[in-house]
Amino acid sequence: MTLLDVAQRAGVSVATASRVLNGGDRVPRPELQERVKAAADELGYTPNAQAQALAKSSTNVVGILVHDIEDPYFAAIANGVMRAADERNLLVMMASTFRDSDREIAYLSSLRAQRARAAVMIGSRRTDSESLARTATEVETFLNSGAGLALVSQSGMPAHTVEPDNRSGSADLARELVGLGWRKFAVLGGPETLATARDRRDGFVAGLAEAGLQPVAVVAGDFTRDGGYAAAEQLLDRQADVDCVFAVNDVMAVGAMSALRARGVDVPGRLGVAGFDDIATLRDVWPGLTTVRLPLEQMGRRALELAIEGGDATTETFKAEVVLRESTARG
Amino acid sequence: MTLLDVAQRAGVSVATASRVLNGGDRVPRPELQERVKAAADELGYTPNAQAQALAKSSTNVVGILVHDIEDPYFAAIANGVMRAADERNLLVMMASTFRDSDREIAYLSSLRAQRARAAVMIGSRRTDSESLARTATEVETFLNSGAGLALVSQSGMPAHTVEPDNRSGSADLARELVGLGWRKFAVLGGPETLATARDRRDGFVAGLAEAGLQPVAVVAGDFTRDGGYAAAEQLLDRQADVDCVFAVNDVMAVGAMSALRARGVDVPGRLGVAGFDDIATLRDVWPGLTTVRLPLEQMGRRALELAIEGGDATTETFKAEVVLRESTARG
DNA sequence: CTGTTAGCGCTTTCAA
DNA sequence: TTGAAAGCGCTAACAG
Repeated sequence: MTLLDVAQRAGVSVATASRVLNGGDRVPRPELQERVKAAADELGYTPNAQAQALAKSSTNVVGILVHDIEDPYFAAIANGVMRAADERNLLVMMASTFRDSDREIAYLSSLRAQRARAAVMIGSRRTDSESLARTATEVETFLNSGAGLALVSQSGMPAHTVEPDNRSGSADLARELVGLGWRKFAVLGGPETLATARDRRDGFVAGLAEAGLQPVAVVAGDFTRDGGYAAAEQLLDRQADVDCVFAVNDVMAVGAMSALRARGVDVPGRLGVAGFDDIATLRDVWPGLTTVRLPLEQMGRRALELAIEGGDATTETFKAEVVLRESTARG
Repeated sequence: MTLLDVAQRAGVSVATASRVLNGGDRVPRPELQERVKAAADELGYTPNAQAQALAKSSTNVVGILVHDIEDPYFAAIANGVMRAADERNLLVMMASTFRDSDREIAYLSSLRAQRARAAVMIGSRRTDSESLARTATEVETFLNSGAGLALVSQSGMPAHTVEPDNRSGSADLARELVGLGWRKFAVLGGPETLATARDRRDGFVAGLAEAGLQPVAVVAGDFTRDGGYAAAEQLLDRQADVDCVFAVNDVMAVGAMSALRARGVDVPGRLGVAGFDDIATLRDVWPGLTTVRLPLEQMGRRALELAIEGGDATTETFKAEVVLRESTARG
């Protein structure tokens, strides 16, 4: 069923049919409108979006790139992007890159081929890899193609950026924990090359410094549940004299808590534990995890807005807020 | 930059250019291939996917519909679909319907407009609503348009179906729990109109019946964390004589555990708790949640395969497996 | 093996 | 207001 079929059935030209069914410009006389609409649904007509896109050379598709949609952090941000897209009647194409920059680049170029209106890239990249440069190149190409782009948690790209205030969020956390009476801290950091992980660690260290403290131990680990588990084990093996552990994200913190439990270490009795993100799905763990809340959905929404609006690259920072729960309660 | 530009620069026809850059059919002589490729990347040519789709009247786009991507159950299945799509070089369009069938129908029709090759609908619908019939109609329209379709956890539609074995999974769970020594059960069911929730409850009740038992209490609630929380509170208010609680999904179970904790009810000391799904993000809760594991990612993968393959509507059932953890351990 | 050319379905000037 | 017709960029017969 094409527009031509509809037009013929309604006894009008395709131009007229187009105008009543889709067009925003001049509207035909009511009587014709009726006829066309009637013909359209008798025939079960559905416009061919590809053809429309080709003719108008513009689409209503936006892209989302995440590292892993099963990670609740990405899911929460993606949810914000999708809601914002839905409100604007935009269709969303999503891909998981699994932290593989080749996949990422390939997908960005697919979006270009699709003539996507805009894209949102979620999550930070490793700083060490030369592939970061290749990504940057593709980012520029993407922007030069006329599409909009915003990145969440990844600065240094020539596009709009939405960032949580990782440093001051974890500095605040450090202050609060010190205020609670904790003194001997360990940091379970993510990979050294991940800016988000580094910023959270550094912010925390800076916060401690204000109180004249410094971390007793810093253990690097993967930015995942298993990374947190392994880092906690390592910490225990070192037998460091620690009373509170800060893991740079909630997922790691929960992994760490499992490791501690397996080793019979009471939380918060013998060790306090804190995380970062305030993942909704993890709000019911026990003991309740002290963390730093990020407005993840909001950040996603805003990223889409910026990407759609286009314009000069700007950076917006979202404030983080400490949430104290039982995992750092002092006896 | 169009194919014509490339062709001219390489001194060949568009047909030739098309053949070397995209076409799968006859390949031009090596020398020309070189020239075309060179021209293409000097010009930074990217094919226009819309134009290709229009010319070939076929795309490499597939759709995914979820109720809510932030719900880890959907995220896990969607992840499977996306991986399978990635392997086949398919692009994924995703939308959250928030259990609104109008959104669902609208999105299905957008996918039709996009000439999507296939779609996967994840999650079960309510059985009571007349909107189910409207969905069924759109499903047929979708299939008649020539696209493939598979549903996960929703039977009764004229398309491929992938289903977890909810009934026997929860019957198994019931048997295991009885084997552990639990006797006085409460079921925190989802909405009566949700087939998945009903099947899990019924399966559990059937499993109990084998041991000559029947649930002391059945409380309906929303299929969410808050639903579980509220249902548990209600259960406590009734002061029913219960020793073990089965919530029809993990998210509800975790909500219920929080409610119990808030009321000072020890798990599993005073009350055992079990869930269903084995959500990865919740594997670290404490006490570890006894549940029924579903191969969510696998189900997603398979759904995509079926959707792509097309053919007559088939139903595939995936076995569920009981996972006993601390939340139902007997003192 | 390569080029010509007629569409794919729709939008959008440009005339009428 | 309505219609005719020229593309949008690419593919796929069909010739050569």
